[in-house]
Amino acid sequence: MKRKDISKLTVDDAKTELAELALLLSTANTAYHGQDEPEIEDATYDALKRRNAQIEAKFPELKRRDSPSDQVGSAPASGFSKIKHAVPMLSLANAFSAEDVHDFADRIAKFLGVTTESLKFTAEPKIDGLSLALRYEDGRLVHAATRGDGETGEDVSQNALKIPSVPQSIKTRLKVLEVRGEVYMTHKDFEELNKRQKIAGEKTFANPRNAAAGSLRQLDATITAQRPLAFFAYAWGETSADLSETQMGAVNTLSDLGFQTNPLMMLADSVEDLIQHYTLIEKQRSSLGYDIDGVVYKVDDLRLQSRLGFRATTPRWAVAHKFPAETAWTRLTEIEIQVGRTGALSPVARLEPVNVGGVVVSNATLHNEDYIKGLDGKGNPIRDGKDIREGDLVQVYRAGDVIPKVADVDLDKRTNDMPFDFAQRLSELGISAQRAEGDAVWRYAGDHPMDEVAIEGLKHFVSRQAFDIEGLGAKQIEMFYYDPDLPVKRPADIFTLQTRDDQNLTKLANRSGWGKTSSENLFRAIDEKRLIPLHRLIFALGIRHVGEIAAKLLSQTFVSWDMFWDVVEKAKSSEDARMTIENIDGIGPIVASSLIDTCHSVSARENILDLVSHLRIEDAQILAPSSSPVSGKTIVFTGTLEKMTRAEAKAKAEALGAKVSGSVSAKTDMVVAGPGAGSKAKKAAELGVDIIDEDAWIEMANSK
DNA sequence: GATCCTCGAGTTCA
DNA sequence: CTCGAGGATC
Repeated sequence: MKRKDISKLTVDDAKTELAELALLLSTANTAYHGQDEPEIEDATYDALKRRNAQIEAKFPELKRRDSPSDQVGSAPASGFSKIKHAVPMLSLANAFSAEDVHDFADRIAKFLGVTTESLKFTAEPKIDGLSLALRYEDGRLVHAATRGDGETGEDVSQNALKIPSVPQSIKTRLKVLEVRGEVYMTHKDFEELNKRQKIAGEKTFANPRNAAAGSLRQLDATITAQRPLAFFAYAWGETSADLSETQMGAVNTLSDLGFQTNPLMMLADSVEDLIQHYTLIEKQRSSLGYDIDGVVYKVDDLRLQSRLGFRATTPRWAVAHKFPAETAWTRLTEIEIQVGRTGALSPVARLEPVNVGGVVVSNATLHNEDYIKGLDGKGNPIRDGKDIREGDLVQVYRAGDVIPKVADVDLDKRTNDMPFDFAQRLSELGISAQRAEGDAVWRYAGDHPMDEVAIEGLKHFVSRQAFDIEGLGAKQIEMFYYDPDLPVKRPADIFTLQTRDDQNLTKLANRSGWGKTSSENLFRAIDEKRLIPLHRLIFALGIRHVGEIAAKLLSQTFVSWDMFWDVVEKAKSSEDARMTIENIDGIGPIVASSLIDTCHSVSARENILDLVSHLRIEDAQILAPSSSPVSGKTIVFTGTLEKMTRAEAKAKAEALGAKVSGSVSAKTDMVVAGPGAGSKAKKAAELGVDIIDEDAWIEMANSK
């Protein structure tokens, strides 16, 4: 391929070529790592990568988020490279009843300060497949990504190109258009595929959804090409201009661009309309030819959508009204008790394996003692108050189509006349435990630490959000824990593995299942994590009530391990130090006590200090100041807001990185005062805090 | 003291 | 994904 001299490239040329190179190189990468014949020779690959770097050097502002120069040599473990979504791919809140749908609409109306009757919604079937984001730049597909964790997905560009209903290029004037939708497989195609798989002696799929997922995530895209996948477009991510003013209009635009959109999408004027459409779609469910698991409702007006904004993981303006889950009856053979890392003892039902909606289930969660008795957390009856006993015939469903649960018990078939006695079972098992007043769970309360607790703690320590040590997963942890020659009983032991192995007569490398390479890889992976960010370390300690978020808050507050540890040490005796912790927004007395008590218990303290002696701890990054003028500020709203409700103003401010408080104090940076503002505005004036009116606030909030 | 939201901890199967 | 419970707010 002939390429222009770099010095003669225009900005547009450069942009187009960078997009081209990104796709080309990532295609080559995947083909290379997918045990396939490399599509291009190494020398060509290197030349293209060099050219990419040269263009980036000349036009640094054009460097792409998915730039090939950032993708170092080897692909990640999964075989697909990662793509960070420009706009996060969120999940939807669920509604399980007409009442939930009414609540959804009323909540929105209240948030916006309008009547429920004035709102319009779209309703469309919720396709049971897997979501896919297709990014087009200047009308050409530059990459395709799975949802992943919502922030970052996997690059499945080559695979997406093999789906007939995914256009390679579209006629649009938009610089950037990210189309989102669902990849699925029809029932007919699914059955034919399984027939072919069976004849070929390959594994068959349990259901169309698994078949679609398995087919899209093929490292070898030529396999994807042989799989009958289809794509419905229903949403969008980043766009360089608005698609429409309404949800319906935007989806119609996608349809005009050549995407398949769902014919059953309609506009509804009222909640009653929504429910009616739900019933209609449910009636057609079995004859659609593809799986759906509910109906999605969205606020039609896109301006209202943007005013409504997002909660932590879901948009406020959409909900998924789920169909009742599929159920199956089976025998509950036994109730077992599992031990968690906090010592929580949770009951699990062992079941005679049964197919529930295409998946074979043999376990189900029973949550806690009360749940088995037929009571929820507040003492209200569930399952009509029926208790669960070993030997019962039970009805099982998968909550959220994932977690198996017991929906019902057939009392007529019951033969066991003994209700399940949680406390008695624990004593039979020789487990000393107690259930605290007002608590739902039983916790281990013996003198000696339980092996199970220690093992779960170690698993937590190496988990993905903690130390994330490659090659040291749950299985290896269990093996090392009971290993007589090379035991790992606490986190610090991980970091002495290699020196201890060096002193041993029988080396890890000589054991069955291990070799020189795998043991060296493990030691290297461990060494790589001797440098660890502070928040990961705090999270990894596994302190009760201190999860990922609390660990980040603590890390942001204290910045360095020394500062953190110093305050925690002093907090036992110094009220001041304790209050420094409790005053962190998001941390209260219970979390603080848990942190302080744990770190002062003799054994934990010793373990922590020992661990830390093997590590270099990276200080917290001070949050980059956001571009918004209100970011990091504390704002108080007072008086009557005329253009938005309180809830909306608060959500908007928080989305911009501000904190919203109810009362004016010395910490307040700004007061937004509407008509009728009284004492708060007065107090603000006394304190010399900035006071602005609603219009000035809106201008500021929108100025970005 | 009630209520909403978010986090933590526990859960299944491919 | 769901439940229980902590934290913030009114």
